[in-house]
Amino acid sequence: MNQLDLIKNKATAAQMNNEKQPAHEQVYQTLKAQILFGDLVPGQPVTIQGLSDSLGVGMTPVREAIRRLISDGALVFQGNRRVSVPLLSDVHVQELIFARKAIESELSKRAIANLNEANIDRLEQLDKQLDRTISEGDVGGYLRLNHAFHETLYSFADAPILSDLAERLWLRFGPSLRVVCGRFGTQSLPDRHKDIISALRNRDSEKAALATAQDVEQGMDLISGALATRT
Amino acid sequence: MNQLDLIKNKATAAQMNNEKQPAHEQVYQTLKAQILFGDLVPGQPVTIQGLSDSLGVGMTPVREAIRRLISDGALVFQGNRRVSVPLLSDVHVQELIFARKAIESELSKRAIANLNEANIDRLEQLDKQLDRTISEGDVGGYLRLNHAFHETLYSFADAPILSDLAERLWLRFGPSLRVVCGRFGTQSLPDRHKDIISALRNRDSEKAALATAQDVEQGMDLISGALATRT
DNA sequence: CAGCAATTAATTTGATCATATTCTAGCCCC
DNA sequence: GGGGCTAGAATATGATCAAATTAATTGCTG
Repeated sequence: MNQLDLIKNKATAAQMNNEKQPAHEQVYQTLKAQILFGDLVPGQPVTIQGLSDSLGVGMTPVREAIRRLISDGALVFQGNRRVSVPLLSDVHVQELIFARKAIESELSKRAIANLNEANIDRLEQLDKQLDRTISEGDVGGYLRLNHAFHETLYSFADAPILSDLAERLWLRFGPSLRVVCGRFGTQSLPDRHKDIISALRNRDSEKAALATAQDVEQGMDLISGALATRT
Repeated sequence: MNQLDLIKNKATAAQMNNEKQPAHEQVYQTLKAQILFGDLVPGQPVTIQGLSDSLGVGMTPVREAIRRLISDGALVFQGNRRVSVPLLSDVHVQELIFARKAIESELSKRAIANLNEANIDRLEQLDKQLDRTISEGDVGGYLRLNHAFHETLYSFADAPILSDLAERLWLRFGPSLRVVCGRFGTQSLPDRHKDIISALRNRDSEKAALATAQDVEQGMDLISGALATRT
């Protein structure tokens, strides 16, 4: 199990549930985290042998994980058998904005029915930690905690299909968001987490949905703006 | 290429673009069609060797296609390494209703900008063929043409991410829809295609979105109702 | 220098085998 | 009849190799 120990060491925010997970699952989780949090860069080619070397596992589990991530939209097939991390165009960002607002607002709404005060405290705690990463200029920490905030919130929605769709969308913009954060710094990262939390405490699902939509829009506008200044 | 000839013969509505597609891609397309149009049954276990035998290809491309379809939500991992065709619960159907209405309405709206009269004629033609399958009691034909109608419409939206999400959702309910159609017959299959077409001809995007949402709701309510009577 | 062809290198794909894991059937006991 | 155990069958997983495909490099010619 030397190779799996290597995976564990390289995992960033990957959930290593236990040692019994097959290698392909562990590779998938590792790669997913790398994409979500921008360790893989937009446009970067991804090869089976390259990942096999860097992750210290064989080619078979890497192949299988890559297949899954292509279906997730997290990696794109180039048409010449090559695979890379997706670039985002502004058209794609507009699509992401629409889809995220529709889906994530609904998830916030649905989560309210299942949230108790301790759960909301947990979200508030995550947001405090997030604020710390912002003041410390910790981009990687910001990305992980921002994702954790949303993922935790939506996990209470009891809506696996919608959560699955949301995760797919996050995988599409993760690498680009990392680039944007690195370029503009953590001070430029607005969010509406406190509004979301306040709406949750008040059991106001409409306000929660609205704050979520605004949170989505602010984050994606950052990427959209960065794309515009890049051309 | 004997094995690939076998795939071709077994393909139902699979798009066999050319002979140059790798086997894993062809298996994926074949399985996708089988799931969409209900040749695979809710709850049915799916094994690598079983598909390898029935499709006449080796295990490697089958494994890779299965991985992709699990990520698509079209097949589900049981947690004991086994894979099966998803069953739908009513909670899932409600999620699907929400997501499909949000996404597919938007796709219809966006399609209007790119549709000319010939395109709309084509949709109308598909709908006429669809009406024929209904009067002939041709369940398989109905499912394929219903999907083709929507897929064609949404392809004009120039919204690859939203279309991808929609396809994912269709893959989740395809097998259950087939069961419902078989149980209640084609006469019970309401749709709003004519309203959609009329709205398209009038360039009325709000009406197109509304008719799409109603179309979605009617179709999914059929599944929901069937689930209720099954328990 | 540019363009083309040939060669080499890099990468993907599929086969196939061994090993690990899960399921099933049969047996025994209470 | 129910529960537990074991052996064998079924299935998934990962390794590893050869063949196919694509990319990159090199050499030659005008």
